[in-house]
Formats: sequence, C-alpha cells, structure tokens
Amino acid sequence: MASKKKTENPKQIKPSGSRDESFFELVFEVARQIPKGRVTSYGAIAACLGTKSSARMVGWAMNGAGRVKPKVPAHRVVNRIGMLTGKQHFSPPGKMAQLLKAEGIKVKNDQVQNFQQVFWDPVKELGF
DNA sequence: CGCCTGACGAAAC
DNA sequence: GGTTTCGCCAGGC
Repeated sequence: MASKKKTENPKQIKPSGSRDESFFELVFEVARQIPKGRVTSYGAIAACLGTKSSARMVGWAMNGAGRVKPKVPAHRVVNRIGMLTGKQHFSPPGKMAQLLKAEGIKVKNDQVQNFQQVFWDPVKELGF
C-alpha cells in the first residue's frame, strides 16, 4: 500500500454540519429523508451534497443501498425524467415499481406518473 | 498503474 | 429534436 493513489477525495462535498461521512453515506442519509409517496432524482441528491455534477456517483452509491442499515429507499430515487432506470438492480426488477405504487406513486412502463407532483427536492425541502 | 464501465445530466452536434 | 459526447469520480479488471 505504499502507493496511496488518489483514492481519497479532497473535500468538495460538504454541506453544513456535515460529518466525516463518506459520499456514499451522505447519499444514503439524504435518501432516507425522502418522505413516503415522494421521489427524487440522483442529480437532486448530488446537488444537495454539492456535487451536482456527479449524479453518477449518487447512483453508484445506491449500489450499497440495501446493504446498509437502516435500508435506504433507493426505490424512491429515479433519474431526472422520472424513469426507474435502476429497477434492474432490484430483485426482482419489478420490486421498485411495486414499492412506489404501494406508497401511492403511480408508475407505468417504468416511468413515474405525475413525476413533477411527487418530485421531492432535497435542496429545497431541506432548505439547502 | 491504466483502461473501461457505470442506477446521471447537460451540452454539443 | 433526436443522438452522441463529455464531464464527474470511483471501483473493477
């Protein structure tokens, strides 16, 4: 391990009162704040953390969603168009849409209906 | 240690 | 207006 590489990241992220939590944990935390019956986008979470350009990382972080406690409602996170792009990573894939429907969100053809209505902006709701 | 991929997003073409 | 490319950063090979 002599070579340290750039595994570490400066500290671009950092909102107010943030802890030493890694980017992943920050994403999980925000995702947990999503109220039931609402959804948000990866970019919105990234923007909330200050890394709106790294929306991809948010999706990556979701790879750990479900393996952490408490479980993260990754099913409430969709891309900016309201499409369940990550449903394929669920098991079974249809579970994501099913969970959303159970919360009152209408999903059709892997797409959230009334997305604009159920859209929950962490930056706005959290007052960031 | 370098190249590719990836649950996004926005701009360029 | 649809398709393609870049940017972002991290992890896998």
